[in-house]
Amino acid sequence: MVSLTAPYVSGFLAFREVPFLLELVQQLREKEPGLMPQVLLVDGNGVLHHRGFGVACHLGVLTDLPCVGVAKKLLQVDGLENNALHKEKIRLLQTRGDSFPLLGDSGTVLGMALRSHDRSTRPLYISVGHRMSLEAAVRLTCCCCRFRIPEPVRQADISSREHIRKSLGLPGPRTLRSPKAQRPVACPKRDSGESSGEGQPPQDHSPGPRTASRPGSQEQAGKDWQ
DNA sequence: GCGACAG
DNA sequence: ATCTTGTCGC
Repeated sequence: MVSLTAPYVSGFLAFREVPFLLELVQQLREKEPGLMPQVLLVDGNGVLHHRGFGVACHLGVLTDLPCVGVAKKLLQVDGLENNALHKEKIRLLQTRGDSFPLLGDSGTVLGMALRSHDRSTRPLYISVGHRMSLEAAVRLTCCCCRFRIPEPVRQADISSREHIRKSLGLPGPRTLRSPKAQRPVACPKRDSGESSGEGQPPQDHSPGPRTASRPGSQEQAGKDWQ
């Protein structure tokens, strides 16, 4: 379990989550090197970013692993906008694998909008993180999609939420809600001493980091994305 | 008040 | 992200 300290600030996601993701990769490197993924699917953006360096780039550089940015919403950067024209392009994505480039005002292709599943209207926003072409990133991501969200990301999401649910009291079987009551407020347990402790302003404890990795296949199987 | 707002 | 409400498909 990790306790996040930095707040979420749009454009600075990496500063919140990368330290923990990096720690996980390093633990893997030392304890289970055989499980080291060949590539990371990162929940967030790569070069599709205000400063061209989102969490997927950040983590990629620090781990030297190939990384793909997989975002669920369009980050409006370099003139990119979720406007009528953009929505129309989305509408033209008809089947799984269909995509269109995200071309910024600067003339740079910052990423691709990808229809990841036949029955999924909303696209994923794929961008290069580290050491992989945009085309390979899109193909790889699509190959991982049983549903809209790539399975590694989705499974990480599911299991982390389950862990949280077991840790801090369960929302439980459907209680009829009064229009007000709601919110045990996240109280992650910390048994280890919080050394620097007390005078701190309200710290943030929102849900956890979510970077999914795809453990490398044992052999040469399934490299459709290359 | 209005639009933005990766997670 | 979280929360609500509503719709659709299994």
